[in-house]
Amino acid sequence: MEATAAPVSTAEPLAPDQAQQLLRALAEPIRLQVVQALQHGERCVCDLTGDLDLAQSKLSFHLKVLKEAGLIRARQEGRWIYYRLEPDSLLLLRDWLDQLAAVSPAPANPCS
Amino acid sequence: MEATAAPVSTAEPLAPDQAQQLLRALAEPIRLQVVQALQHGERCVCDLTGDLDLAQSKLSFHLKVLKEAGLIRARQEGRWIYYRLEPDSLLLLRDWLDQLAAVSPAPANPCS
DNA sequence: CCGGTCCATCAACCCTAGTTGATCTATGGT
DNA sequence: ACCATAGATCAACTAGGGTTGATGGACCGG
Repeated sequence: MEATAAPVSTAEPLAPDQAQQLLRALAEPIRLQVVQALQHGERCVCDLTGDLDLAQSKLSFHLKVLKEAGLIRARQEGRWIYYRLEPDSLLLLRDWLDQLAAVSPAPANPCS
Repeated sequence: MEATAAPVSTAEPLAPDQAQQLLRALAEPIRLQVVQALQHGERCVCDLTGDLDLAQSKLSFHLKVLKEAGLIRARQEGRWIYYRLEPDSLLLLRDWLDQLAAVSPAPANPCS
């Protein structure tokens, strides 16, 4: 089976399940650190373990979660694997949040 | 102690801890359902339990988490307590995500 | 007052997400 | 061919968040 990515197609409005998956992926301190570390550009795993001071196994676990959510993407080069951020997924989530904030200020119908 | 809210002041850029807290609050199916249910306006707990078919205790637990994250706000009226969405918190999180998506496409410095 | 309803809170339990250490695969250097 | 390194994967364990059922406090109607 292919674990590579949820198909977060740009411009598509982001299904509820995908939004949930993105939220869950980001709502974890280590994974958020990884995302922030990748803001400055592509990085290989061996560097990330050093940057964030994480056990290789642990980092690998979280990278998988992020990849399956479509937040990051992997590229192999020889012996090393470089991860980079997928900003589109973040922008889709941003738009989704924007819609969630669109509240109709309906008055509370009195709870008899 | 006052459990009422994290002070999500509008216009302030949202501290990392707050962003994390908002993400964690939203990254839970039931809590997301609650937020969506409140999109259409204020609602009292007794109605929400019916709408979402939840045990009162369970709903109360999740309402507390949402309230502490600053996503919802409570208003008491007689015997009932009405909850409403706090769209500002969602908009702050949206802006925060926007910044997170600002990636500098630095080339991967080759991992020697 | 008294009984009933709304809701919060608590303690005990449960379960899943995360951790840890070992193993496995693949790549590349010699 | 052999060994070293990068990284994924696995099984066993841990812990923290969510669930459940019961209790408690606040408010109201009679």
